[in-house]
Amino acid sequence: MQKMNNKNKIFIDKLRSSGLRPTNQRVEISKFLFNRKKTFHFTVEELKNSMNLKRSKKISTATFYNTVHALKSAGYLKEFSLENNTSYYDTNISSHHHFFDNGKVIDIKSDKITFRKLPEAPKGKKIKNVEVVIRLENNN
Amino acid sequence: MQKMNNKNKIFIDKLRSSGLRPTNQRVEISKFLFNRKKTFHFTVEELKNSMNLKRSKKISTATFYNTVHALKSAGYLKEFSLENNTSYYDTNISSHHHFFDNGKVIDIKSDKITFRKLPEAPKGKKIKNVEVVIRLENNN
DNA sequence: TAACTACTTTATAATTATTCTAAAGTATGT
DNA sequence: ACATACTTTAGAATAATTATAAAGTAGTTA
Ligand SMILES: [Mn+2]
Ligand SMILES: [Mn+2]
Ligand SMILES: [Zn+2]
Ligand SMILES: [Zn+2]
Repeated sequence: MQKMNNKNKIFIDKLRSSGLRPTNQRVEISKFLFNRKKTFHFTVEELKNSMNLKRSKKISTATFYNTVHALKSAGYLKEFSLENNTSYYDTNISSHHHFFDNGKVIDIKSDKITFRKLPEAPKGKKIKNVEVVIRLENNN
Repeated sequence: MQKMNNKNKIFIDKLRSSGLRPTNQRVEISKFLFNRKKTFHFTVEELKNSMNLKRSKKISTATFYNTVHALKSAGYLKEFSLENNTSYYDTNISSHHHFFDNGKVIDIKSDKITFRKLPEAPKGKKIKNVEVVIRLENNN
């Protein structure tokens, strides 16, 4: 059982309520991901490198993958793709939209985009969600 | 120089006008990709397997990758991503939208979706395109 | 047509992102 | 403290893609 300061309690509860034991590694990763003001969009490699840079005792690659997958399964992360062959993850789990600006990803709140016309789902199907990507380029 | 029947001429011209020599492999791949009524969405592995199944003399993996990249650079293919780590290509190069239905991809013509409200591009940037993904699930 | 040269194809090796394996370590219940 | 199931880890394995370099071909020129 680890040191239980109030700073960590919220993450420990979050993990516990998803059936994940609050190990040191998971708590550290959760703090890093969720203890911030703005949405965080990242790849597992980016997460690993930025966390391990500051640590004497490194967390293993497998644990980063395991934990990110567990948090995604528990509904705390969403996965998405850019046009390279790497998975990205999003700490904003609500349905929302994005600007893509040369590899940089910026959230657009759901209510900033509304539709005048949308197609019907094919028969037998229904719409799960609608997400928009606005690709940007530099002026001039 | 290869057999120049009229069936192939259009693809030979297409390749030539992009500075690509119309080799047998490139012409075959172009015919397979573009000589069809409906949009084709595919991965390089899928393309390779379905073409080579029917051929006695196989085209190499590297040539499939080289040719798909060349066609993309020439503007004849668009690349996109689903939520796995594989690149998909689209023979519909116009800006358009998609239904994603459990790995199946269906085109939505651009004019089937219109917007009531759209955010402005951040300063210094402008909008290159806006593309919508409608995720489907089964009824009930 | 023969020769020349640049471009292309190919088998194979290398790389990258990710997943798997199995042994050692840890959290939780008793 | 003990038992047990869950977790972490290093390292091997896999999948998609890219790089390498030798052999083949297309377009050009003599
Ligand atoms: Mn991958
Ligand atoms: Mn890949
Ligand atoms: Zn986001
Ligand atoms: Zn399409």
